[in-house]
Amino acid sequence: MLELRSLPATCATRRSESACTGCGARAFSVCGALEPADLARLDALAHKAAFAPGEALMREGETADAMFNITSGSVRVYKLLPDGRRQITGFLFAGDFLGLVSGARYGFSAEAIEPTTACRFRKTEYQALVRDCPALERALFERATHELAAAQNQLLLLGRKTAQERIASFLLDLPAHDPMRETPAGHVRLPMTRTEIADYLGLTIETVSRALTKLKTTGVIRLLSLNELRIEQPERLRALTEGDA
Amino acid sequence: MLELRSLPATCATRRSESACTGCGARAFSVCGALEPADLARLDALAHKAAFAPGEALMREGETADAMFNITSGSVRVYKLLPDGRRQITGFLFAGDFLGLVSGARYGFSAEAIEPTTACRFRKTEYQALVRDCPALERALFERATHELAAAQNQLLLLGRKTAQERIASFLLDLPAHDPMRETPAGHVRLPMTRTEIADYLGLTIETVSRALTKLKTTGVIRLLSLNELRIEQPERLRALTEGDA
DNA sequence: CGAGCAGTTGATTTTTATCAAGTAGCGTGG
DNA sequence: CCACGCTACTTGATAAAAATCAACTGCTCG
Repeated sequence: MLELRSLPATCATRRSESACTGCGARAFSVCGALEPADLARLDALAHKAAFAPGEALMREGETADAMFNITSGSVRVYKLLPDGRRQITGFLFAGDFLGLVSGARYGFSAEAIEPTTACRFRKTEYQALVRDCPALERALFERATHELAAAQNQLLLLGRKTAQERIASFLLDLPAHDPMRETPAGHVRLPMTRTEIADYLGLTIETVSRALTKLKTTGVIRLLSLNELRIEQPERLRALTEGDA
Repeated sequence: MLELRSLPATCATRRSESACTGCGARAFSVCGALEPADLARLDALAHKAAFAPGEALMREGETADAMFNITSGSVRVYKLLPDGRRQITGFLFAGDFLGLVSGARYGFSAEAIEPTTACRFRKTEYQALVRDCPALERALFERATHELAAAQNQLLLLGRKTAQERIASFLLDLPAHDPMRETPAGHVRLPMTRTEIADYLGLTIETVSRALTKLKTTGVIRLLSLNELRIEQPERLRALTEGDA
């Protein structure tokens, strides 16, 4: 399992890279580190794919034979318990990488939230390329390390933060996950439902709703629509992130 | 941040490797993938270090200039909130690797639980070696991917499992983390305190205690001492892991 | 226009945290 | 060797946070 997300440092690069290719392989953010020749080989391996909302890119337990580079839209990655409880482990956006696993099978499922496009790579072909392109491997490794740091932050959130703190953290972190989308500062787009937010934050839909309502009533945020809001008081939201009630 | 843990597949290798060196670099589980020449270079870079219980190997926010290979003992890795709430993100044991971070600073703290020995590597020297030793880099990457999968399991645990389920999962998973220690099947050593277990599972010490007591009263486990127990009914414990009350 | 979701809000229950005593093990010093 | 005191742990009573149950609202799309 591996979801590689955007590095703030490379956002500018990524935007320009992604603009100059039809296939979308270049939207993958490690491309800045690649020689043109390697980039061309990567492009040659990419197969375009489109997914409707709810459609699965992969399912937990399936043979892990494909990897994806998300080129537009958004994806939920999750694990299930036998009784149906779901933990969403991450949301992926354009530029994110999905599907590297250490074992033979996927350890998670991934589904499109919105209409989503992606480049699919056959695992074997991709591995061959990685094997003789150290720059690519190094970049992937760097992203994996970033992912681990993000995962640790999420462990802190799930293990030790209150509902209000989780929501505040979520609203502040979400825009950073989707840096290829140009949005005015303080503007947050929520492509996912309340249920998905709840399953990401380890809460119920009602608790998410109440926490958002409270942020709205106290003037910290303003709801522009169900799926769009503005952070009116970023510093207060940041304070709420770590318990300064 | 990166904690590389043991791969079941390589346990046998690791035990023999670790037995044949004084420095302990070879206890690091990727060694199986290395040429003798590279292994010697790795050994040459290692500095032995010993840590008393409670002593810090690294602190969140410090410049990340060292990396460690744990050779004996155990370590807690954690993050703190400003008000002191702690989330332990992992326990490390002999063979585990610690300290690879993507940024310039550590994103977590690490302290010895028991008397612990480790090999310290200067980050710059280590990186130079990794750079011209693709086998080492590949092995590290593989381990990072494993760590990400483990982190996703922990997200599921913290976000969606009950206290009882968390304890059951913990007791079943713990022995696998310390595979270099030969223990009879069903025997679990708890080098950490109840407080540390609580901070790892997102619970309080009282809840941990009650959950263990319940497992004891129902005959699923037997407490041999405070820090040692026997799993009497592994299949019932496994069922408790995912909600089959 | 109406059906059906998705979301909000309110009442109540449940789980877990918090507060408050105990108890057990262990090292120290008498 | 035992008493002491410390710390870690357990157990019990109560409180708080979040889940659950239950309407209800409002939006979207046939």
